[in-house]
Amino acid sequence: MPESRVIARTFYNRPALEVARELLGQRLVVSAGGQRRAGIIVETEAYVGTHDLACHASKGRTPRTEGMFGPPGHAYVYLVYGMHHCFNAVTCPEGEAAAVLVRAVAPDAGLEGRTDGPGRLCRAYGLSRAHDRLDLCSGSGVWVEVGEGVARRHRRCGPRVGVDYAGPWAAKPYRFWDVRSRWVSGRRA
DNA sequence: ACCGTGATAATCT
DNA sequence: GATTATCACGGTG
Repeated sequence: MPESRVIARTFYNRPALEVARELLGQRLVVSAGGQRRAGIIVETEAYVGTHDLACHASKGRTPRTEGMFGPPGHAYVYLVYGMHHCFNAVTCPEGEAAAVLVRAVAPDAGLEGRTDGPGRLCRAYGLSRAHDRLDLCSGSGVWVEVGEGVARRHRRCGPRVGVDYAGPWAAKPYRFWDVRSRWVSGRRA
């Protein structure tokens, strides 16, 4: 058997900015009902802690955000605007609350429909709140595999999307993407 | 540009 | 328990 390529918990046990940069070029996999769906991550956003006014955890520990305060390497999935799910990977040691939103992947296997944008991505993978707080490091059906990564010179950063309410935090360049990819959200087809 | 949609959390009675 | 404001989006015009 080949060695396990599943990314381990130590990878996530770091500041969200580092994890967001390094998740680019890795492979997000969801296995359910005998189906394997996989895509290469091409766009992420970091939500860095309770002091980050764009981070849900800045409102304090609530039932929804509880998972963000838990151990790293778990999923944080929530419903927004009544119809769209967003998938995040929890980062930082337990007790701190930070996460990386996966905004787009390049389809690799088993994915139907568009995967550019956090809501469309979740729809294509079949991700929903049922996956909230799932462990990404223990074979629970959602995980990230080591891919080719994205070299620094192919990486771009800019302000996060949809967080204009967050005052000075709205402008911080906490969104990352692969400039070579045509699957990054917010561009014309 | 406009708005659907329903969970969430805060703020009431 | 009820009401209200808000929202890490996406489809349509």
